[in-house]
Amino acid sequence: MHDIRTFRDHPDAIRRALARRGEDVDVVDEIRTLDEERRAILTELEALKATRNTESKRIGAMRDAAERNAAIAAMREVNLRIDALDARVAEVDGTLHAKMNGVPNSPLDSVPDGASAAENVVLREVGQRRDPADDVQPHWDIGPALGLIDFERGVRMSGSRFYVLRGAGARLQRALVQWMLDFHADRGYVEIAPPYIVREACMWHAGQLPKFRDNLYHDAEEDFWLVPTAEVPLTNMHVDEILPAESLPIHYVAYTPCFRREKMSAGSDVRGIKRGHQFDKVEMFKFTTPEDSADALAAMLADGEAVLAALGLPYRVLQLCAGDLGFGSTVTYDLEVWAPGCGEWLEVSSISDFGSFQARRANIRYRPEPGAAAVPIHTLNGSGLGVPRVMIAILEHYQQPDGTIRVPDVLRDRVGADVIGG
RNA sequence: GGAGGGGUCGCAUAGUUGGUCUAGUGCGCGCGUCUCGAAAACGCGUACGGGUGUGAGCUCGUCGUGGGUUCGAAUCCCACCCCCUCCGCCA
Repeated sequence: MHDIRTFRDHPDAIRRALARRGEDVDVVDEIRTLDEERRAILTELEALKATRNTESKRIGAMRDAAERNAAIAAMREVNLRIDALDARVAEVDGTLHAKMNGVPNSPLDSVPDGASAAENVVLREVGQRRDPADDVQPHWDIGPALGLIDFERGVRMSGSRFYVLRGAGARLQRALVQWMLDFHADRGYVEIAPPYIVREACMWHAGQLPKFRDNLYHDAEEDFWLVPTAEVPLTNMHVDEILPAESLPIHYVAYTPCFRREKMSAGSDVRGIKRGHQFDKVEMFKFTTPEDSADALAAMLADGEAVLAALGLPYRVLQLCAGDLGFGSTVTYDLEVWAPGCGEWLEVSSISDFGSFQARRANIRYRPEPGAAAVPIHTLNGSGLGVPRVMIAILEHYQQPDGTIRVPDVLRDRVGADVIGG
């Protein structure tokens, strides 16, 4: 959520940001009008309440019954007006907040223009992709063939977009999760094991609601929502807190399964394990001062790349254009790994600086100096990495002519083998 | 799931027959006096958000959350959340 003062003082900046994202700019004027209306009502309303407060005190001290009754009657009249204005301001407030909740974050000036993913910019490609002439089986063939992935039984249990990992397949996933957690812990992130189910309010704080309601699973009877990413519980770690300046930056890393309904991706990526309703992910997260967030983002990008480099997988770095930026992001880099069997780049990480957007929703602030006013902090998040797509890359990139899979060096101890399927 | 107790301004507490509570006190913290310096003592100050004003300031809201009763609610009523104790069940 933006600061309302930005709409008051710099409406053109928001209009320009919305235009760069390809969104309707009329909402800016709607919000400004609502804001002015709200303040106008408040001025009258609060004057009436001030009167009521002082009069009520006076009434309490009155001894003369007639005088007292007259004053009470007068206050009843005032209260009618107060009730009407209260209702009005609540209505305006509600509309105002709903509109503001729908306004995405503003791209940084450094973010390239562009309307869609087609205009994202490839910053660099790292590592050697396999020779296209190699006869690499896609993971949806080699996985079942080696007894690593069981699609049929997954679907029988839970429907489409579910699968069972088996034997070395299950172990590879567990190895990746544990190795990634340790990898980031060694680079200064504090490991967190959060709840996988959170309250609805957490979804609002993290910016999942209201926009992505259709993508979230939740309990029909109780206030339980399944996390679509560890970003949600991590964002909520410090809700309603004022952090001392010396506690920043805070770096967290967490593993969670991620639950997504994928209503918006119906029909796409249905083959294999590219896009399940449940998948494992290790997430990096940072709370920083506004001054530090740019450097923190660069460092987080380096951390994400380091995972792929350590695994020896060829990847590329994309900078998202303004039109493809996520709802809460000011700047985003995607990491894509090359899957030679699928024959495509797979997104395994999206690394973003959310600025103060989430912090304002979640009321997370810090005090620059003792005694100074508390200001919103910055939040950054990035996958480190999404596990199934990394597994796809391993099964395909490290596939050998005899159909076995070479295990990346860094995973051999945890997998307990140098080769899978041998 | 059942029974009972409880959530107050960083921490600890007072306040629950509705009205000087504009929430008291202690601790902690900050500033000051004193001192060569410090401790102690003493004095002053110490929540967050909103509206308004150039400004000092004025003002509204917040005593777990949301409603309600009332001229007036920390205090009464309802719902919900959370914590503690005991019982039951259970990985």
